[in-house]
Amino acid sequence: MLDIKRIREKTDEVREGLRRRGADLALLDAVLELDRQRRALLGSAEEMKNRRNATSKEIGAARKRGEDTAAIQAEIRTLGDRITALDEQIRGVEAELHKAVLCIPNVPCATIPTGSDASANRVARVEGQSREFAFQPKDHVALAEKLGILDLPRAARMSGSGFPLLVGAGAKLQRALIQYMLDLHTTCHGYTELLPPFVVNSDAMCGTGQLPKMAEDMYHCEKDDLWLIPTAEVPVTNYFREEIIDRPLPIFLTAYTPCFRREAGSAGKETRGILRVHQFDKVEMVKFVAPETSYAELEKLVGNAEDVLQGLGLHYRILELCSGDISFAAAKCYDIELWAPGQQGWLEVSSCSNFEDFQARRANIRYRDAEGKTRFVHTLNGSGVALPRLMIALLENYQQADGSVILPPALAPYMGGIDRLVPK
RNA sequence: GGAGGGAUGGCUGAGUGGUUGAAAGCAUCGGUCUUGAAAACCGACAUGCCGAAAGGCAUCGGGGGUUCGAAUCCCUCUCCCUCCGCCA
Repeated sequence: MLDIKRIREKTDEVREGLRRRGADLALLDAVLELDRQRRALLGSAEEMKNRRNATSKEIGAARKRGEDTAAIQAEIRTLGDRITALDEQIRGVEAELHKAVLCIPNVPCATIPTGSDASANRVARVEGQSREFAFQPKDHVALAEKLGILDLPRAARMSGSGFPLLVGAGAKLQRALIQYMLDLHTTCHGYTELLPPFVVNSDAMCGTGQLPKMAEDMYHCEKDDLWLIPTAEVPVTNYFREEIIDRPLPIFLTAYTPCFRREAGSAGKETRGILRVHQFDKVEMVKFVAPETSYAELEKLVGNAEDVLQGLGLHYRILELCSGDISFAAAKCYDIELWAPGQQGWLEVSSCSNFEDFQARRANIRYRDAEGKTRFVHTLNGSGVALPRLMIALLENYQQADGSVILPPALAPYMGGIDRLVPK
């Protein structure tokens, strides 16, 4: 959520930022108008309330002296009625204003590339090298089938398409990867591990910015008005919702959770295998930091995600997303993509964003600065990393001519002696 | 699911209709004293909104109501605690 004062006082700057994003500028004008209305109404209401409060005090004093106050009470009662009416009007305007402000996306960081879609994203770096194959590499669907580690037909029968079902060594590998990543972040990167609820209420969803705009992309339990989380970002960031954080910043939290996404409208090649699914596992990193440090922390966050991939010996690249491609709440965002030889393409496995105070304002997460003044924290998060595509990259990169897959040594401690997946 | 009890400022905790935005204590900050520290003493110390400012308005878990006036009375919701039931 943008600061209404910033919208009011630095309107041009905000307008320009939203224009770079391709956002709806009419909404901004509506907000400005509602803000004007609100302040005008508030002025007269407060004046009336001031009179009522003063008169009430006088009534109290007069009563103590034993005087009759019936006449003045009747008069002030009509004032009360006018206040009630005006308050109702103000509430209406404020509700509309709040609703509109919640729909305005974050202003992008000035330094990111300008562009309307993914084609304007900038390749910041490419790390590692693609492997040379002496044979035609298979894609993950073919590999997984031979290995017997993925059973999509049975999953579809019980849940519909887009719900993966891992079997045997596949399930074990997934569990090993989760543990490898969590251990890396908690022991080497300074994160504290959470295992949060996988279902949250609407306030939490609003706090991180999924609501109100993304309602259609998420699973909703209507009877309880609860939502299945689309990412651990939601419960982990909301850990401090409505709090003034009383421990030193920065705070780093990490969590493994499944993620649930309806992703209406996706189809075709993108949905083959486990490339794009309604349920997937992910390890997420979340940071709560002082505003001055958030951009330096973003760089470190990307480094933390890269360590996961380097530890597995994978080839990846880093994209700096352009103004039109960053998510609703983000001011700046890096995507990390893994090379997948079977797909002959790059797969997004991580998205690392700085939200500045956008989420902190929505979720009301504050801290006390050196002067003891309460300020909004800056929040960041990054995938560290998402599992299905990591699994795809591992299978496709480390496949052998005979269809077996050699596992990277980093996973040895977690695989109970299995260092290679072998066709059945 | 049933019965009861709670929710007050960073924390503990008083307060059942009229200068109570809120006693007291703790914590924190500043000062006095001290070679220094502690102790003691003195003082400061909630947040949001409107306003150029003076100042004003709002807030005692959330929402609604009664009243000239609500932390205090009524309704409702949420959460927490205790007991009973059920249960992996």
